[in-house]
Amino acid sequence: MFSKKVAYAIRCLVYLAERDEPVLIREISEVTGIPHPYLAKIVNELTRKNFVISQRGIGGGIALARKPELITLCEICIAFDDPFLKKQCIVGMPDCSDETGCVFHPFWSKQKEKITNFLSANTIDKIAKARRKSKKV
Amino acid sequence: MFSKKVAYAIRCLVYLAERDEPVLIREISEVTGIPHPYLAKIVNELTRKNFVISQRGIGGGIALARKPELITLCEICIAFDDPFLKKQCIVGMPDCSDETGCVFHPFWSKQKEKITNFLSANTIDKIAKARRKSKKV
DNA sequence: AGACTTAATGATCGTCAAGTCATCTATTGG
DNA sequence: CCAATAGATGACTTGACGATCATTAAGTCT
Repeated sequence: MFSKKVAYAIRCLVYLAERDEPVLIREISEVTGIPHPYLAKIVNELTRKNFVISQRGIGGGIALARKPELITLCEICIAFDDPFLKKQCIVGMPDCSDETGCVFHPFWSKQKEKITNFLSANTIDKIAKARRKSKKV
Repeated sequence: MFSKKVAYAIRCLVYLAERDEPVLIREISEVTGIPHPYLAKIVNELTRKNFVISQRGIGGGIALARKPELITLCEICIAFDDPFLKKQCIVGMPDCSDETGCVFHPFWSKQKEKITNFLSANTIDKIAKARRKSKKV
């Protein structure tokens, strides 16, 4: 459903929400298993898109730019241009709309709406809290 | 949702269901806009997997190997190993199951089930019939 | 200022799906 | 048998994405 990039971004943000202080990219990479140089790139994108704030030098690291309850999954998908939200018709017939007799269309529209609602309703904070209730990373 | 390959395969099979005689790959390619050499490859796979029967030489072409009402979308997805049906967790946290506190899991399981049911319930025949009711290709 | 730490960035590589090309093989008709 | 037709097949190209490497820039501490 998500591209790896978006999935990594979400996991990274969740980790930041769990620790409420500047965290090293290296640390996140080690704990989550996301390859360090790749994560650094994603973090850089997160910084430019105002999801996190970065601080170089000793005692530096990255931290959430806003409260985790204000970051929805939907936003992240949009920011990273996740292909999922763009899918028109799942079979890609040329002249396909809700009016055309494509069996997929009504079904897919409904599914897509459900998923989009889910993504809009869920925040980084909710995920972090849910995780805190059970296990670690 | 579908890979291009699977989407092409479905469109091809639907076209075959609409015409009940041997059809040239070239014709399908021209009508649907699917690149001919690529379609030929997919058709070849469809032949080996017993979805269509091919006949070389003059008057040849390809035709459905079974009645279109016996070919479900789910089968096609499985035959072509569509990545969709394999997705475990959409975020890919390492130790993630329905028990772990991953908000995605219960939601995704439910969605996946719905989609799988849909794919199992819909056949090539249904799609062809629905299309016949409205427009062409 | 100088050394050290840490993020930012650009160049590069590997992989895989998508798509193309050329060639081979099977079938039919004369 | 020969020629035309049509699918089968394998080698190749391309482009996007995931991932890596090396270098640079920006901070902090002494």
